[in-house]
Amino acid sequence: MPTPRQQLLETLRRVPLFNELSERELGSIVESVTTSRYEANQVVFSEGDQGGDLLIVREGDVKIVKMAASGRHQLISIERPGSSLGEVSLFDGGPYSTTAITMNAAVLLRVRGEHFRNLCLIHPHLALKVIRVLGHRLRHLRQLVEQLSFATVRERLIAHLLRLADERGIRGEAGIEISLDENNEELAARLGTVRELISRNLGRLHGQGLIVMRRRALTIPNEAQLRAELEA
Amino acid sequence: MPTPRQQLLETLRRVPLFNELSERELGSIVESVTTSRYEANQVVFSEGDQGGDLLIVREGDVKIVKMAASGRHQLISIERPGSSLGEVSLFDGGPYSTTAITMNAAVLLRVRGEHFRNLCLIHPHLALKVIRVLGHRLRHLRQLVEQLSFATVRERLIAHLLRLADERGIRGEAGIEISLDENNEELAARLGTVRELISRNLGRLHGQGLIVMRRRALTIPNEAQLRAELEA
DNA sequence: CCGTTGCCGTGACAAAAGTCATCGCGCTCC
DNA sequence: GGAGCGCGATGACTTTTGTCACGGCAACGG
Repeated sequence: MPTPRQQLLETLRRVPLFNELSERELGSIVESVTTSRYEANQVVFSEGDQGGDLLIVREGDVKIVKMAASGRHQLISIERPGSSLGEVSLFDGGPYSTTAITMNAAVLLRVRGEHFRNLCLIHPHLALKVIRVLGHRLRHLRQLVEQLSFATVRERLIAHLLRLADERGIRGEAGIEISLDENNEELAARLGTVRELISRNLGRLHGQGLIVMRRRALTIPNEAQLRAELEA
Repeated sequence: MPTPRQQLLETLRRVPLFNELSERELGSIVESVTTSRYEANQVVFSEGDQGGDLLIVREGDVKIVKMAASGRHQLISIERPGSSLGEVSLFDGGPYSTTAITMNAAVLLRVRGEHFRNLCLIHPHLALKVIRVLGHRLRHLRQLVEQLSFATVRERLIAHLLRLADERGIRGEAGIEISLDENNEELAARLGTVRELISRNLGRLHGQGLIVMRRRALTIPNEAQLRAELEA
């Protein structure tokens, strides 16, 4: 029967950011880490809050969003087990620029900011990993800006479906099948619009025969044809 | 009369990223650096190009943009002397996700990617600086996403004018004066829209008495009143 | 079995964004 | 001093986006 400390070590070993640290260093993190449990839909931190520590998702999923006064949400990213949040505030000391909300029951680890910064100094490879994480976020965000700036909701939706098809679509009889695990509201937050426009645009794509919809899934009969809609 | 090498050293000393490096290390950079001159409106690199080196602006200004097939531009940032470009590709080896264009005659330095990465390993403080630069970009970009997603062109324009007023407005007789150094086209690229909408919205703000326009400058008679437009 | 709740779809508008074409003004350059 | 150019303003639309208000349907829990 593993002790909690051993479980924690095991978790840390699985965090990509940490995979070049020695057992000794992982051990030192364990000493300073605190664990918090959250239910679904709890706010982990809000935009404007003071940050400073590194948070690591141990279990569950956490969405990072911008929220408008109107109540609309813009999804920035979803962090799954093994990934981290709060790196920016950690290094510049500024307030969080987004809000983090659990999507289901979740467990987060908190590493003291100073401890982690010191580790980066001792272990420059760790710093380079952080750089790559931030770089990845930048790429993603620039793509989001491009989409918001240049593409219509319809185009963003098509692009998203094509991406899903590519990432986890299953080639079946009638075309590429994708299971939809987000509802229209969540899709809207992802694509920067409102529920109704998702509904209408999916309906329109369906009407045009570009997609076939089922309850929680959908089929793309002709990927090339759907992709062609992006050029026009 | 300073030698070119001394001038180069002097330039590097002024680059914020480098300000904790020793003379010796700056010297090692000098050895591996190459200099390129550009005229105004030249493309430094294009989205999709393979990157890998660190570029440093020595003279002139470089704008980082996303370009749409339609010809529209979305400004991502403007890099001025002392700042760097290409950090993301430098560390993840991927292609550039944006296009860089000189805004005037410019001189850029190029530091071999491997050399810079090694420096980061030797000198973790340098890596932390890179982290802060990327963090700053992320904050900026998240704000841009927020604006594009939630705010109308009018609101984005007002917010921009208020920011300008805050940063470099001059409190005068008739209110806060700001000199406009961008034309409508550039303003449009910054705010994610087209020239015509900038023109119309400026006209409308003028018509409402919220701003007073002159050729290359404008006055905000009542800042509070203009700011109030953002709540409504 | 039936009320509640969560989602989805939709009609009817209203508002905002974007497109195209045209006009006018002030500059610069022979 | 005109021809040409770059820019800004604007009218006339077309599309797209967003809002509000319903209505329906399936799932869930008394």
